[in-house]
Amino acid sequence: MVDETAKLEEELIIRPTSETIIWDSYRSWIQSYRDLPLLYNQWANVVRWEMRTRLFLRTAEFLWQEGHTAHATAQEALAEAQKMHEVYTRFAEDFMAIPIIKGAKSENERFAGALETFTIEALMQDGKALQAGTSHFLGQNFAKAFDVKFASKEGTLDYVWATSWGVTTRLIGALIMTHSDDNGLVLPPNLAPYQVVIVPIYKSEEELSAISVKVAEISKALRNLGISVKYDDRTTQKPGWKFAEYELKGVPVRLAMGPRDLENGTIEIARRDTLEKQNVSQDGIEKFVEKLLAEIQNNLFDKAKKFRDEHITEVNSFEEFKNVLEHKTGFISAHWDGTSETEQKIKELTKATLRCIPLDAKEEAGVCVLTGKPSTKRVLFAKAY
RNA sequence: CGGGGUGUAGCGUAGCCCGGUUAUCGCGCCUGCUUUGGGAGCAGGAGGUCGCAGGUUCGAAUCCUGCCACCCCGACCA
Repeated sequence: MVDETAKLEEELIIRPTSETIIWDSYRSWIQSYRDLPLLYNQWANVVRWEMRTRLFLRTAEFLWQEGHTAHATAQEALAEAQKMHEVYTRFAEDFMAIPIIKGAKSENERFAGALETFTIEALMQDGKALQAGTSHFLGQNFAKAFDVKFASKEGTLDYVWATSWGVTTRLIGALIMTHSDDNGLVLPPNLAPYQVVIVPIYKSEEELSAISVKVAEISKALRNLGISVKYDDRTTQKPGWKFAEYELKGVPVRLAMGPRDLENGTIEIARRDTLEKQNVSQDGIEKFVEKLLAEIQNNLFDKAKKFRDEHITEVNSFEEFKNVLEHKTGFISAHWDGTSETEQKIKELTKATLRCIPLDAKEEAGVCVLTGKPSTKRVLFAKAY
């Protein structure tokens, strides 16, 4: 029950959904096809009524990026929505090393007012799915609601075609839940603020000075290759402590240099993803690190993708559906009769939602796992955040 | 919002059922010495409105009442 008399300690002023502001403005900005296309992006904090919050993944307030575009044709708007779908996919996969399933939402799960909602779906290490970003083809719905028309080249008056798209701070949660382990955060090199940390191991001041000279050379060579480096020569913490600390913080590569290395011209190199260590020559260390960073980036993605792929299970009966959902978790690839009623029923019975209709789903004759009605392709179900 | 649980030093906690010396232990912190290639060892030391407000009692961390905060589960969702 809503308590209508309840007051917040601090007043909070909430705006309506961005589309209302954007399209109210677009009405006064758009008269002709010459005014199109329009693209506006904004970063904004939004507030949601959440009964139950979950750190990073579902907070009552979060920061997001939202883009709003207006176009003269349906094809152009659709192409824009698809382009942003791909942009988000590339960011997630190439920078965050999070494997993505590109798909379309069912009518049920679509953004209100959208003709098509494209989604990037990820799978967390606990087997739950996460909607990591969406791009909507809005058709003319908002233009009609806000009466935004334009004069075409041909002299006709028509409603404007639209898209909107966004990603949020939820991506940080996705990053953590995709790669991290019991030792802490694991950051992909392409995003890590520090890609390399260097830790000196020494007994005396003289040793530290000698190591620092060597480290300065190596740091410079690394920076010349565009690699970000931190040299932690604090005397207040010991090497072992620093090792654990930077693992916790997820720094991809750690170099350690001690008296032994000074003598032998070597350096110890450790990678965060596998926790493996080896001793290598200081000669050409910058190239070695550069290669290793790329390898770690790829390895993180491959590892996550392997896990994800192993957790996409094809099922052909509802019994199997429930069994996989409960014991194996992850995505369930199943035939569905295409109706909202069936989707709703499955949700009620299993708490799994239809995550998406994969864009690359192959045509395959089958029958719906729940109703037995005919189906032409498999879709993905999962429990989701 | 419904159900369950927890608030004790910077952090993690014991004690609470069954009220009674100076509130337990670990980590962290400070000092000294020894150490330094995976979160050091020993010795000494500092640190507390027991979530808040009332009440019961000779006496409350402990019992009672109210409030606040946080966590977990549910429904909801980027």
